[in-house]
Amino acid sequence: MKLAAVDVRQAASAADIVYDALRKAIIEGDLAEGENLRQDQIAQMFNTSRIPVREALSRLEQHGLITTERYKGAVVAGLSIEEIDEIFEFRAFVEAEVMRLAVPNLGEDALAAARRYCEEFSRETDSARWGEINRSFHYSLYAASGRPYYLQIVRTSLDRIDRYLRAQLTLTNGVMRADREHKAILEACLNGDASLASRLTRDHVLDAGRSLVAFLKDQRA
Amino acid sequence: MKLAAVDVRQAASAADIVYDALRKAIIEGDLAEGENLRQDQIAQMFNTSRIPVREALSRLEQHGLITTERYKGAVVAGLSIEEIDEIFEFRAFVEAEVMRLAVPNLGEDALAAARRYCEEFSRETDSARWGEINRSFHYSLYAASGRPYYLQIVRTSLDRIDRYLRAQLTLTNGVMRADREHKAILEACLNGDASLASRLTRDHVLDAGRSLVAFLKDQRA
DNA sequence: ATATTGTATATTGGATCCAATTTTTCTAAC
DNA sequence: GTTAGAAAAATTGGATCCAATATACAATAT
Repeated sequence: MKLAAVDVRQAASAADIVYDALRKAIIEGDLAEGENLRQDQIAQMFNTSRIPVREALSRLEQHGLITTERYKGAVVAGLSIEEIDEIFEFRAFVEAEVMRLAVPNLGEDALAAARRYCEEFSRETDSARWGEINRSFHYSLYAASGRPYYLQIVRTSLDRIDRYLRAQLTLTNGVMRADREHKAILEACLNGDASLASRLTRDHVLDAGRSLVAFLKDQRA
Repeated sequence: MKLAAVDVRQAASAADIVYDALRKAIIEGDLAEGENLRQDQIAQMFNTSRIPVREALSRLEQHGLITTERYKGAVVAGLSIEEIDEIFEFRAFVEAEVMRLAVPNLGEDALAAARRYCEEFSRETDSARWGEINRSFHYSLYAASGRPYYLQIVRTSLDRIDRYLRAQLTLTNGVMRADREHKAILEACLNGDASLASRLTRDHVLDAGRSLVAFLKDQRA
């Protein structure tokens, strides 16, 4: 007998689904900072009970995306200017190192993928997609570092500030500069210049952080 | 009217209590790698239901301390040699930076506290306490960096490998070397030499990592 | 004796229910 | 009309109950 193998992988649990959806909504800024998240309301939205919702909220809290208070519920966590600044500094520090480690291992495929994302970023006019493409571009290069733990840390750090970054990219024409910097990073990778790629990555993140902080200071004043 | 301020902080929820207890037990190695954690059994130990236990397990999983599988339960996560190696490399990288940032801000109090922990580490004969004192020593210095996010990351990284480190300290006389290195780091801090303190911290962590990896390779072979 | 099938048990994820407490709304007095 | 207090509604954390499925073991066929 011969049968086509079918992937019967376990369907994700309700808690996983809720977690992923809420994480995405927060990261992309669809849930505004300070917004109240009621367990019951979310449970109804996902056609489930409060139990998996609570589990999802608990996970989000561990990652600093929400804060909860008993009898009051969960709110999307807001970050102070100082916190945002620190996270950018940290990202620049770690991502530069990841880039440095990645360059020697970059193969044809990774470089081709990075080039595609870079061009896609240039062409894209829908601001909602910039954040996603930006992530893809950088991760396609970072992956070659062979450092899954570093990347996991980078991911959770980026999760915390991505929604601010997206807003800033959209509102201040930061894409122009980001686009230029992407091209320079890609060029350094193609030339196999690890230390240049690392330095450019560091500056790329710090630049974004600086303009975002300036933007937020203005906005919040 | 004048009242003594009383800390009426919300009593920790059952889930918090279970989480803290399990985290501590895993970090300190009281729960062995691969050990099965049954929700029911834990719930009985804490005189509670499975609901808060599940929440605690979910949080632990987010931090990589356990893995869970449906219908099978949770097991204390084991790390491969490669993963342990990577986490040490990452810690060395980040902690060196934190140290560098901390030195210029170190005040009398912090230095005095660090000196006390350093001496306490030297004197302590109960191996179960080394891990705790070691953490206190380093954190008393790191705190001056004024980088709470970096420190949070350091903490979760250390959580992942602390139990291996404790075992290795105990079994291979690694305390002797650690003690020497602590004194050197403290000395550099007292002299305000940030780059030396940073380099020594990096080497301190890398050293520990190297002997641990060697120890584990031997043990697992 | 061994492999296969069926059944009982163990265990998890989720639904529903309950207790505690906060927030809101209503009522009444001024 | 405003404000203080009481009742009602809302909301969370936890307990108990139910459904789904994996594992262990007994029964059966070869």
